[in-house]
Amino acid sequence: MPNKPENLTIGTVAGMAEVNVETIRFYQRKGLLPEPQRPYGSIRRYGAADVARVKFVKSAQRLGFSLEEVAGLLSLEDGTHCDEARTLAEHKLKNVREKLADLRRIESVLARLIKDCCVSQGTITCPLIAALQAP
Amino acid sequence: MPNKPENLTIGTVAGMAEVNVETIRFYQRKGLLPEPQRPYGSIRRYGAADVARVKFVKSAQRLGFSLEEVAGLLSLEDGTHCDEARTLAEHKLKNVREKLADLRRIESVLARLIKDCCVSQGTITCPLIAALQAP
DNA sequence: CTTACTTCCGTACATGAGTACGGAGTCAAC
DNA sequence: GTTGACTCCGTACTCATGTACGGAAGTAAG
Ligand SMILES: [Zn+2]
Ligand SMILES: [Zn+2]
Ligand SMILES: [Zn+2]
Ligand SMILES: [Zn+2]
Repeated sequence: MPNKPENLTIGTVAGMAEVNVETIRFYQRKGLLPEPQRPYGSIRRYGAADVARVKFVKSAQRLGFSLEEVAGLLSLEDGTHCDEARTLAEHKLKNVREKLADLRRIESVLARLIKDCCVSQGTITCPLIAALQAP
Repeated sequence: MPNKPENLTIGTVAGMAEVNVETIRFYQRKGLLPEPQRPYGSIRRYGAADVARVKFVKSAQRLGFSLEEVAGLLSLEDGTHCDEARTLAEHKLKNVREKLADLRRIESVLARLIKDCCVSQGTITCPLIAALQAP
């Protein structure tokens, strides 16, 4: 069992990063993950850095970065392009804050809708659509 | 030029909603937009409500709803299925609150990353990148 | 050594959300 | 009443992000 770092098989990496083996291969094809050497034969061996990188891709994805953007982030990895990385993150943050504002509006509308629903039996149309379109 | 509401052609609607004509047709096929009648011949005529609906779809999409979910939201509109509408709305609200929680988490991560980035000039690697790799 | 599990590789399929295309038919303006 | 733009319709293609498949070859346990 090659659980010593730097001797991991693709399956182990996939397990540790909690992704499909095919996803690892897919990321390699996309250039998001380097294809490591095959020290002992014809099977690639990976290290902790590879696991970390896959996890990084997944984290960045959860932050709303597309794979292409993640590739951009990774190309800045050397730390000599701090300002560019920062700019990317700032754009994303702006983005996220806009979505937050919109979602809060939706939340209050939905909550009110539920509260009002069936309370006033007279209403015929749902106010949700109109409320969403309003601002 | 049929710019009087209720006499819009598909191209006008697309222009007003800022989408492709094909997108209108696509939404019709998906049941997100009703196919209106052809009052004067063999060309459909749309109204302001159609423009509004397309815009609504786009807004909801920007909030992270899939087209299928948007269809669900739209089904609340008629108000004639109070129980079902209410159930759906409650489900949506739960959904929205989860999305809100996610987004808030993302927001704070991003904000912290940006704040830490480049603060310590001596560092060789950007803490933004490093921080993303950490968890 | 045999057996069972992995890897490897290329290719195909899946899904969501459109976009593009080609050959009609239709409308309105000149 | 012809021309040029628009519409209609079906089908096919695109792009992102993976997943699945099939067969050959490698590897580890017993
Ligand atoms: Zn640079
Ligand atoms: Zn109700
Ligand atoms: Zn019903
Ligand atoms: Zn930095």
